[in-house]
Amino acid sequence: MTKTEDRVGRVYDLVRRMAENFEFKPESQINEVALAKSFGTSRTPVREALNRLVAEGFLTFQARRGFFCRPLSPSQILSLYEARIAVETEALRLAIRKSSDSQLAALLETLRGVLSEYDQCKDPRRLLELDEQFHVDIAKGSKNQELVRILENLNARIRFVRLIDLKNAYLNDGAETTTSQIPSHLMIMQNIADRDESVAVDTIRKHIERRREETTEAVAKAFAEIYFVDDDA
Amino acid sequence: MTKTEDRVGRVYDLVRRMAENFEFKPESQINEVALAKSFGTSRTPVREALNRLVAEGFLTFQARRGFFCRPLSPSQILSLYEARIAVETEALRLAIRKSSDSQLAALLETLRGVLSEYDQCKDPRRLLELDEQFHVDIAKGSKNQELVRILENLNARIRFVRLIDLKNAYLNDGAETTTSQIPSHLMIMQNIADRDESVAVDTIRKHIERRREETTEAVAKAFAEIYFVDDDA
DNA sequence: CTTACTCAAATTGTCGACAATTAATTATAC
DNA sequence: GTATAATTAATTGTCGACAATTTGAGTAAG
Repeated sequence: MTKTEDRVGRVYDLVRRMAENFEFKPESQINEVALAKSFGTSRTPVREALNRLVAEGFLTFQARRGFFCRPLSPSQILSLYEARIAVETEALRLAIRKSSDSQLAALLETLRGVLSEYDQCKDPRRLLELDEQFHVDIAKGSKNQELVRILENLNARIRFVRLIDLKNAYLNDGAETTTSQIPSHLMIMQNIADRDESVAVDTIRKHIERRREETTEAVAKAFAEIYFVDDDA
Repeated sequence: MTKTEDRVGRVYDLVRRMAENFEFKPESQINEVALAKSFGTSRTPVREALNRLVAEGFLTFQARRGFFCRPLSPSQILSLYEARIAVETEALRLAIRKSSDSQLAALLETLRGVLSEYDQCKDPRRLLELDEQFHVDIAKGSKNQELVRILENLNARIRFVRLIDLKNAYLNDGAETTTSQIPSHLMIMQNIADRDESVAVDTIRKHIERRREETTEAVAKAFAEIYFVDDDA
């Protein structure tokens, strides 16, 4: 029974996915016993995973009250986008500054590979994955594990809203809006190839800001999505 | 006995302080039972606190092996400084952009207050606290809780090395090196008053970079400090 | 002297139990 | 009918126990 196998890791992955997708409604309390039962474990590994997720900003915690889902608000999402700009602009700057020519060429090759699939992809979920990968690959070019780590955390916390936004854009404009960002990806790559730090930073900043502007609307749609299926607000 | 009082919070604070100060030697394993015993609790709240600290980057974890102190290396510290630059430059930019004149005036007043104590402070520990506060206050001007949160995490993880560095500078140069950064603080404030984003960002970047350059040496001294007292490497 | 093996000790991972607290429900007064 | 109080139920916080695994010591072989 007690197989000293990594239950926490498993539970963590599951709860994290649930938190990412707002399967816990914003601000709602998380019931430890129900969760544990649904996983077929005791509360111990559940609580350990929950504690990790609090530290990562997916959940909040109040002593003697328990764990709660993070709030979902336009200002919160805006903050995450702003933080993304902070991390990605500096990471890009460092990537250009620190990389050798051959390293930069390798990075561009990787990015080309990502874009080639991105180009002909129809699935919003996969599209989002590829976009994230594009940005994370650039960040990895900074050779700064800390920036990468922060970026991946931010991505995970924005993911739900971005996906809603993407699905919506896809439905409305027949994949037109989504492809309209490819030029901006190509522009970033050109700036990298040119080793032009300040222009590259400016390009990626505007690129992220453009996404950020759709935020408020997307949050509203996200709320609808969350409270639609099994309702009773 | 089980008073449902916040043991995790208490334990978390204690372990965090220990991790900050590298009272666990870098890379060394953390013994849960010993820790629990020293706190007079069971392992449960200890493990919960440990899990939080892993997510915050103070510790690492390997399944079935346990919790370990984070490594201490120049490159790791460099990464944290680079991340600080990313966060603080963008936060400063946002603070200038988003604040009203009166908000900016209030911020500058706060900063003046911090500097006035900083000026005549002799204690390295307090000096560091005040410097951190100066930077965090600016970051708070961004009205972005996420950036503030990230910065505070980064600060805590750099703190030990910075303190060693500060103490050393103080001893060697009779508080001369430390005061030499005041002009740079004043310069940042002037840039804020002028609402000059790009210059302000450039000033704070250089300010942080100057500190970063002392990193490698400071890490070496930090190692000496860690392995000196109860030695046996 | 080094390497491989065996066995004992230490450590981790998980569980079920129970006290303490908070939340919900019912009852009671106004 | 609403508000307040008492009682019950649900939930959290912590503990001690025990199986599974890893670590380390001691021993034997090469």
